Amino acid sequence: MDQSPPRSSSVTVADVARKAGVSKATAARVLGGYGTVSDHVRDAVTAAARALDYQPNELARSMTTGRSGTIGVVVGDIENPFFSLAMRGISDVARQAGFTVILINSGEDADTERSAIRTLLAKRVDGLIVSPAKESDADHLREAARSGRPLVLLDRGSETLDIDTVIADDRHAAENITRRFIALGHRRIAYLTACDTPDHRFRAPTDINTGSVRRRIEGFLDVCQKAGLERMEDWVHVGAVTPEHTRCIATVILKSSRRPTALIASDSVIGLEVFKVCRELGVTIPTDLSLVSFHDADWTSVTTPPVTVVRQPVYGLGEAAAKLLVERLNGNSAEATRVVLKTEVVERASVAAAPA
Amino acid sequence: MDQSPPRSSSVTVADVARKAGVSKATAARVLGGYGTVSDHVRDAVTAAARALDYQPNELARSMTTGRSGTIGVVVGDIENPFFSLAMRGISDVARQAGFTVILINSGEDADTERSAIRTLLAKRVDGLIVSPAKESDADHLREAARSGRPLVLLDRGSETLDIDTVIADDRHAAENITRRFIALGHRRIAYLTACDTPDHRFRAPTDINTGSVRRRIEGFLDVCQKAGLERMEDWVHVGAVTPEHTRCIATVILKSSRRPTALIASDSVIGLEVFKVCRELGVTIPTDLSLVSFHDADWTSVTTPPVTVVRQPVYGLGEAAAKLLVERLNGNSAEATRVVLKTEVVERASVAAAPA
DNA sequence: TCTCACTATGAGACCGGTCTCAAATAAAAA
DNA sequence: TTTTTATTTGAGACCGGTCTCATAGTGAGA
Repeated sequence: MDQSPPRSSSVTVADVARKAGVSKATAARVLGGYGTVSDHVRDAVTAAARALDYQPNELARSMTTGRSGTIGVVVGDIENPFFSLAMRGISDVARQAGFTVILINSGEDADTERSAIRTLLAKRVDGLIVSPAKESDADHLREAARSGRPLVLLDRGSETLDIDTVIADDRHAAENITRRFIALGHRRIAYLTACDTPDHRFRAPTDINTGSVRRRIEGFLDVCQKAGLERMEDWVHVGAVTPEHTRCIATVILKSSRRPTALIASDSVIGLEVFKVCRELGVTIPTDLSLVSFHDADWTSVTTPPVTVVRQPVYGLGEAAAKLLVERLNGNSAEATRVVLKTEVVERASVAAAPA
Repeated sequence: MDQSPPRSSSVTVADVARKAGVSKATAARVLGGYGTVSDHVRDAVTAAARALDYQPNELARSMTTGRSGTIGVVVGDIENPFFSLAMRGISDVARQAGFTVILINSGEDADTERSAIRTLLAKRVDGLIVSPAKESDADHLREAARSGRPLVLLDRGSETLDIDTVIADDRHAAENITRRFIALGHRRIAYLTACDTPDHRFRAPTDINTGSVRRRIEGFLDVCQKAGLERMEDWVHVGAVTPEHTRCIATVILKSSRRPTALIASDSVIGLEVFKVCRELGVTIPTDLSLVSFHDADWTSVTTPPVTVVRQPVYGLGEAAAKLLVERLNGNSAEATRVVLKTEVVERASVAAAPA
């Protein structure tokens, strides 16, 4: 069967049809797996296709069917373990359902995100999963939703948007932690997040454009207020956008005369940096500072002491978002859904009673 | 300018042309940014496009131009920090060069990888970056290379394949570590990797299908032999494919009567698990066991003691692969290149002299 | 004033599939 | 045997762009 080496590329249905001695339409029916064909013809076409090493052109196929078999995903930063794990969830479900994934990193920048969505729409993705950098300007999200292609928001989403959303119950988790801190006698509790404000200062939750973080801070402030703690807004620090920034901010906080006795890190990248700074500054955990970090990252369980964390179902978040999207793609057109997954506080040894 | 709400989708060049009162060809010239058009007509078309909210169909464009503006990436597991960081490098370069990235997870499975490549080829990606799970059957890689679309191998690559490859100098790093261990008096040195063999036992480097790991083991064995250590093959352990497997294997190794005094973990996921097992078993690092891990992961710097690691330029690996690919895409058709990036041993506190 | 080179536009083929519709053939019913 | 119905097949339009080629228009040079 030593065929002539099949030429590099572009064997088309027409070529196969010619070789098999049938019409283009018939060959297409066999190759595309639709319509009815006699067994006899099917075999002939299949054989011809194999002989010519026919490779279907998915692009042309999408062109006519209108479905590309792709879903677009826009995340803040794939390097962040949070997103890479969520991505794993998305990609597993997508593959299962026969979709491939186009990934774009927004770098948490709204403009990049906007153009990313435009690009994906132009490439005619069947649906989108986006983890919006800022919720304040959500026009491009509305536009995407209006384009008719399903959109699911991941981890972040605004209540005002009528779009499918998958989030964790961040507010509840933050309340939970704050309550524990207060019960342990802490009064000076800091919250440190990457989200930034124009003047790098925090005044009210509405300053925060990232839903998940806003909800956490709301929960934090809420519990504080109910416990009679005043002006806790001053203990919320924003702008820990890079490890260097975090290091800088953490150093200032921990060197200050009114040093916090407890600190909540809004993600594991921040938590890690805070942990390092504590070590450098000789701040002992948990004696001098009680530390809790969001996201159950690798490192949190092997430090001395191991760090108490809020375990978010990150893989599940991605999984749920992708499942929701696939459902929509299969024609489910019910009202916009809001999936909220449970978080869990993993108690380790970085939390103790406030120093006297 | 309260336009009638632009209909959901599919405004085509023809529609714009009609509205602007020009031919389809002319409208296409303006919209596609090619050919020559008078300023007057350009304005008219642009205005019409805006009014109708024209969105180009990248699919149709790719159809005729033959370029899709996409590159396909196949990695073992995006959840692994190694790959997510490399992915960041790839995706940054790709975006810069105007390409989008389709990501597929192979789960380190050769069959999945094969079908992933087929899918990507069918979707007419312009080029491919693959981190092959197994090098033994590389037919699909050859096929991909033959398809005419450029292919770059990432982190792993076989010497026998005439394909662009970007790797780190793993062999050198392994030699380096091994030499240090031996100089410190270690004789029982274990090597633990995720790569597996059919019977889960290691005999010779040729058993190992993953180039990067094979090169490391070769370096390890080579230095051992030169130092007069015999039968060090027995100290190479394979099959640490999941954290659970790793845990299990590490426990057996560390509980054995001839316990190693030094251990090299082939990646950070394995290193982390070994670290945990040591803690559980009361094996003190570095007194009882000297530990070195490949990949400078987050956690390695915050443990007690911090772990000595081989820092690979992971981001750079992805970056270099993408750059190489983009060059090919721009027509550079020189011989297959082999880029080797330097590694660096980051000395921390998990290595000490062998116990007496 | 007439030719020449050059620019701007239009008509229509083309990419590689899918899909509609009608014709041809085969099988079943009258 | 004739009519009816079901099953295969082929011809060709279509998706939404790009691109070739021919035609019309325009200013420069002779």
